[in-house]
Amino acid sequence: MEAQQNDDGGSSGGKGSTGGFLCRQSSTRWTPTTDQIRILKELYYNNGVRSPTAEQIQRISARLRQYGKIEGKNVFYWFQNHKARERQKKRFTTTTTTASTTNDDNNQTPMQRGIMLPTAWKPDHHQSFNHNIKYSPVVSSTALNSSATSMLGGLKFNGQLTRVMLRTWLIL
Amino acid sequence: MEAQQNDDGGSSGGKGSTGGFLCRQSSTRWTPTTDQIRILKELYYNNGVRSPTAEQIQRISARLRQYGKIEGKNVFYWFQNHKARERQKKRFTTTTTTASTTNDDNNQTPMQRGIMLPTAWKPDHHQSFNHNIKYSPVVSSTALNSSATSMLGGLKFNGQLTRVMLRTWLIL
DNA sequence: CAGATATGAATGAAAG
DNA sequence: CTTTCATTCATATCTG
Repeated sequence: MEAQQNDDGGSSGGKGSTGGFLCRQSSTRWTPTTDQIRILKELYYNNGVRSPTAEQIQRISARLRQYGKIEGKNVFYWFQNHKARERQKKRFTTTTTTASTTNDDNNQTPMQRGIMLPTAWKPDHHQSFNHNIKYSPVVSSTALNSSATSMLGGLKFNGQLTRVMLRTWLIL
Repeated sequence: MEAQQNDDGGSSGGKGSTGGFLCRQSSTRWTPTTDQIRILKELYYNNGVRSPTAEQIQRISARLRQYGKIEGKNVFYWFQNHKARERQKKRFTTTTTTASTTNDDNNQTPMQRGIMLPTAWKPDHHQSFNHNIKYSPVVSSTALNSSATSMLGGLKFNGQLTRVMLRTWLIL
């Protein structure tokens, strides 16, 4: 989307109210205040928040707003990035340790995306879909009432593309 | 921000080591060109396309291919993501007082509605508990016995042109 | 001030 | 449809 965000544009200002130093960065992107970061990390590490729901995001951003300008999406991105980067770092350090005893995290996906060893690349989510799907499972209903079928990468479908269809399509 | 990399014009074989400059896109993932994005948004906002059918995807990707390498799945994912993010953004931006099943606003342009069969249009989804909703075939008479064969390239069919087909043609 | 690093923002891909 | 993950881009911040 080109609809760039940016709160403000002009008001700016409310940085470091309590934190101390002020920085007036009146443009592009959200720069969290120290208090905001403190609370975010507290939520992350002490409360185990990783991927807050929309409702949580609203609550969190509302709470953080007293420390500076902030939007819901800033909170959303913060957790996304923080989680992703924590995992990213862990990816490079955990190589050998198979079952890493979860440190503080409560629900970390055990699987790790391998970037490290080119020899043993674990495809994302355990053997995705190599077997199982034989020939287009979608055609079963076609007999009844054949609507327009179309070809998509060699497969025939009718109507809406579902994930099964897409999956099948990707295999072939 | 659509200031993304530019078209490769048919790299096909991999990274464009041909002409040489720019295009550091050795990644495997599709990077839409600005023209492709422009058209996709046009379809999305001006034509109300949200969840294109396999047919539509086929035609859209074919059309976009002249601006750069693209596959059907890219179009599929693009609409899925664009729609999801539009909704998501609204979700943690607005208050949750809804309680009513706030459907995603499928804003169809009046033009589109006029061409479509009024009774045939199925709203895109349902919300939380929608299990596998199947989409009732909009084009009951499209190819009743034709057994497919809509070679989109030349657009040949056995039956007559339906309104949906016409609409597709007009849009694309 | 330049280069390196940290991190906000965006989005393609895919799982759930 | 919803949510998550990986990657990448852009920029603020830090460091020499």
